[in-house]
Amino acid sequence: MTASTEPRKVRADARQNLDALLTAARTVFAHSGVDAPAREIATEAGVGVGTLYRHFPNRAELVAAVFTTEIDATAAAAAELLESHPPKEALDLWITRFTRFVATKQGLSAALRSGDPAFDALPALLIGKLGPALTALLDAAAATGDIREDVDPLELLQAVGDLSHRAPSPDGSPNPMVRLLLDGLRTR
Amino acid sequence: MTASTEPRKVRADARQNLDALLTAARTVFAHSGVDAPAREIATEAGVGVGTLYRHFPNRAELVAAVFTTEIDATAAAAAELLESHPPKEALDLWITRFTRFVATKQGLSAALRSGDPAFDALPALLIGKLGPALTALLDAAAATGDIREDVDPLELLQAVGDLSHRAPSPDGSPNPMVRLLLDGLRTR
DNA sequence: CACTATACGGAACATTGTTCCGCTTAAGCA
DNA sequence: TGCTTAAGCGGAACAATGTTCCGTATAGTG
Repeated sequence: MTASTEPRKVRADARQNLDALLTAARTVFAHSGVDAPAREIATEAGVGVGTLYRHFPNRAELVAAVFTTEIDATAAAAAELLESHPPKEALDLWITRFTRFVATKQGLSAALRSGDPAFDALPALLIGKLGPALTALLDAAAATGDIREDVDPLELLQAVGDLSHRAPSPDGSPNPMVRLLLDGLRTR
Repeated sequence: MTASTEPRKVRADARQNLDALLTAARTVFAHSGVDAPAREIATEAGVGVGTLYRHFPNRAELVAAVFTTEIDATAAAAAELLESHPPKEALDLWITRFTRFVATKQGLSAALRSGDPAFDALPALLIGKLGPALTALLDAAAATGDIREDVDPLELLQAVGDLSHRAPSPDGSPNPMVRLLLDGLRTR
């Protein structure tokens, strides 16, 4: 019953172009930020813009596709950190990691905050994948009484993203304002 | 010696148009946010775009001009609050006020964070006018030992701006994340 | 009242996201 | 292997927007 809607395979060149686009996007984003013109990405991939838009409904979806892997990895790290560290420490470490992720991606933070509907896919992606991860961390840290319990994970996630536009210190610690926020989380 | 470079007065129609532009901009910004197209503002003012651009080198300068008055008022409020309240309380109240200001201006926060060089004039304006005000508040609160001393006023200002995109609660208190940040400021 | 620098309006240009469509070509079939 | 056909392609074209340019109009001055 599963083959009723599969008259043909995906064309090989289509799949190749899709890969080329993802690779090109990764390169261009790293070099020029996520605001890079669609044409630039298409050119780098050696295809026309039309091809880009057949594979992705809009630029935001392309951005989302490029970062999905890393976002998944970040989400997965939450569970690992929880196993190897005390809750509050795991939370701090994970936030630091998240901070680094956002700061590393040129313009990602700006895109997140821009409010531009063109980037709607990004918040949805982050919320969907990282929301549960952060919720687990917050719950664990709240259970030990280290932090307050009235914190909305999504708001915190958004806030940390908002504060992460400045590059983190070379030593890998989050920027001072994120640290302040984490301090505010503690029970007094 | 002061008149050597004043061969003529400013033309009356020029001054009128400038006022019309500022008024129109205020209206349009309130209605459509600071991202409103330049043409829309020019039309509302009943002038051509050329006129807009002779009075302001770019849209950011226009935005800056429109908000200058309110920014000045916000800066002035710092001194007043310091006189009528204990330092830490004054700080909290002023931050709340600043938060409300940013959140009220549709798109101001987005513009601040966008990183778009087109908006460079805005951070400069905020830093120039509000930086000293916040420094005074922080110094006073640090002197009484209520808050830590290692906080960079400019970073904090930027951070609060970053977090103020969500509308404040109806009761006028700042959003939860700003409150968390203010809590992190306290000495333990 | 004439003259001229100032100011004006809006067409024109550049950049970017996105859509459209005629042409190409890979996949399935005989 | 050669045909047929729909999936896929490239890039011209369109729309929105910031900004510049320039021929025309006019306020201020003597």
